[in-house]
Amino acid sequence: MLQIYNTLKRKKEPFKPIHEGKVGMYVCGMTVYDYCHLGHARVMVVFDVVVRWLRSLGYEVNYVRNITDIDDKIINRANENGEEYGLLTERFINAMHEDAKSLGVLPPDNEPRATGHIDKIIQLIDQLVKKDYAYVADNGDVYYRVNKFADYGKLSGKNIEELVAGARVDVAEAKVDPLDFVLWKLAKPDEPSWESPWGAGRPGWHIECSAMSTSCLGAHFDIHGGGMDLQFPHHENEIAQSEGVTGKQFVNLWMHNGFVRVAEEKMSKSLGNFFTVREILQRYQPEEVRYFILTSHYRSPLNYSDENLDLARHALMRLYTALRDTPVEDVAPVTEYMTMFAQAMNDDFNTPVALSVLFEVAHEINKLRDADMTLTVTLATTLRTLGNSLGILQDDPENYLKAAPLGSDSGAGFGIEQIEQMINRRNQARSEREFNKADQIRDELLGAGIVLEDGAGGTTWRRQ
RNA sequence: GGCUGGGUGGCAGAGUGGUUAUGCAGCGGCCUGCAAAGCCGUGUACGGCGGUUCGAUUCCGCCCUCAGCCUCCA
Repeated sequence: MLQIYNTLKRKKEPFKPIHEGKVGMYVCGMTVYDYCHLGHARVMVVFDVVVRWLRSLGYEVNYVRNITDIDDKIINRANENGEEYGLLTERFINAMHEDAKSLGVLPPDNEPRATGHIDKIIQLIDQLVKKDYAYVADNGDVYYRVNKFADYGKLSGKNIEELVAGARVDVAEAKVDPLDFVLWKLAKPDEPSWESPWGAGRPGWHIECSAMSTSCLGAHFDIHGGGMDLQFPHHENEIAQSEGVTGKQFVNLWMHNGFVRVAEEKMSKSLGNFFTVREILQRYQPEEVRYFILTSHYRSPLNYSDENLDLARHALMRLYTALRDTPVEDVAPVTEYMTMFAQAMNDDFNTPVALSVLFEVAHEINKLRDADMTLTVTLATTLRTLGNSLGILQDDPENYLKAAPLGSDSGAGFGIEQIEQMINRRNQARSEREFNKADQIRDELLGAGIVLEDGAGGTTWRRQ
């Protein structure tokens, strides 16, 4: 039985979809004004694993991950670049798709863009205004009236009184109450805008997600996910908007993934301590990054450091080493390990424990590989099958073990043919018992990041 | 200040009211010309102080401490 932690209730609960066998899931995706950093990668990978697991449990999942393609940051960045904002967002949407693909993230079923849902946004705001959940301020912007929504704060564990007490007073704004947030912003000259009953303008960020999620999945759906930092105010505001309009529950289950940290601090644009996916992929293989993300539970912090990426690399190397020289055959995986893995995944997607099952399987392969080929093949199939649920271990082992990261100069000067020639020369020396000469060749390769392994079936090599 | 969520062995990172997480690193051994990989063996880990209990790292209270949110942020 799948148990998922629900932020709304602050506890794990058995997962039960609204419609038997079908799951609607919405995840807040990126605001596309820059390249994805590791924090964005984590969201994509975490929910990719969630979708993969739900599907393997037999659910028909409608996975929606949106793109915010209009907001202040985008407009500012476009102005800085002297670039048309649509061209800017198009560039970064393409970049995001590239990053997602390299990390093995399957495309969502639906990827709505805010600019494609302006009608729905206007319709929602209109309903909110009619129900007095929203008002037109003196400056012409439309705001949500937070104190009208009694349940405000239920997701983040805050309450209106406390928020009011701690609110920063911004006299420049036209809102009636400091907690109120903008739904529709009138356009300044030269800004992109859409016609609306309140004048030409553009939507606020929060209403975009209410509109996109409900137009893709309906007014009431199963799972809504995103980063922890979106819990308040973004998701709180989505609830206020959507439930304000419908008067009934918006989302059953809220899932929030933890942050990526750098030196005990949140990785973020504003702190400037972020690493983009493409930077990291210069030094590590995509699968290593994905594995690294899965080594901690999705709600825990993920500490970024080269040391931790190296740990991921070595762990993955162990798994691929076990898969070396194991034929891919159509046999049934070992039930015992499948069950252990399923238990871990069913316990709120406990990927660290799930990964530990893969190591048990790898260990068994290493023990049995010469003794029992049939069982070895079954175990290898088990390992590949489990890896597939997590989106890892689908590469050819030799391919993975020999591959160098994009920006790596490891092995520079040594092409594959040259490496093989050197191995031959070394083995010639070994057969003549000229071990100093043989070791010299091995050291030379090691200096270039190539490790030699003398096995029963001859000498093989891999990247360090 | 308010609200969340943490503090686990050298590092990373799960979990549990009493019995091995797992990976990396270390140590001893096997294998090897030597290595590498692998195998076998190997670690008085659970922030502090009280409480509940036959027994707590695990439950409760307090304290210390870290991170996050309360302004845009995945």
